[in-house]
Amino acid sequence: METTHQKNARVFKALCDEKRLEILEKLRGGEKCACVLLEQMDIGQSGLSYHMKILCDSGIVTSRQEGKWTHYSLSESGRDYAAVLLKELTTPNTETEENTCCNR
Amino acid sequence: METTHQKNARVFKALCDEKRLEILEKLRGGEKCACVLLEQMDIGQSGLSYHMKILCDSGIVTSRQEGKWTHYSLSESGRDYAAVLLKELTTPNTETEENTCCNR
DNA sequence: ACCTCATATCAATTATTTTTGATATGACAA
DNA sequence: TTGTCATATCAAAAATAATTGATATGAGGT
Repeated sequence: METTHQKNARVFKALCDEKRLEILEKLRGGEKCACVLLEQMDIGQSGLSYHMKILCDSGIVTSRQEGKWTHYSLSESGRDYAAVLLKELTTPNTETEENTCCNR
Repeated sequence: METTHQKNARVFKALCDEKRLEILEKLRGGEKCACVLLEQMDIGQSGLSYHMKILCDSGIVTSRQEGKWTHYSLSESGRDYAAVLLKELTTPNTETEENTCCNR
């Protein structure tokens, strides 16, 4: 079974690798075919495929098939989801604070 | 030399590990001493220290020393920075789109 | 049906991260 | 200053992730 934390971690896993940030940078310029990313980057075909899978699994990128080509683009809903999640994970909640330190 | 991508990846590295998300969850309830986290979690002392370092390096968590105790809490500025960065990294820019696919 | 091309998957290797136990550091108390 | 306690750092082991080359899949074209 997958925990909530594992599921949430997957979203941000997309963003904590240099190569994937490089891919995202390119996708900011608009939808790109895998073949274009491949020729623009210093990466092999299977490596690209590996990273694209992680990016898609995070929800931040979506893919669109067109014959034998796969086109990737930034997902608006994925971005929004990640933003909401980030806020949720890092903003104090309203729960009463206690057990601040073991010595008091 | 550190690249921008490496620097940015570090921010999100905080969020892509289950244990660190568990820590953040506890910090949402307010500032916590390392000793409290230690007794509340299934983790060893050196392991906690390791994860706290990564969380602090990301900027999302800050620490405050009080005698021999270290208190950790969510950083508002760290959170804001991460939110801005997330948006920046995942939002299309206005650059003219081209080279969509190698076959056209 | 067969060939070709784009991409995915697989298996092996390599690299990086996480965990763990041991030791170091630095603050306080006696 | 000596002892104790909280935390950090280190080094080795274990676990996970990324890279690479080979093969599989599946869409067209012929």
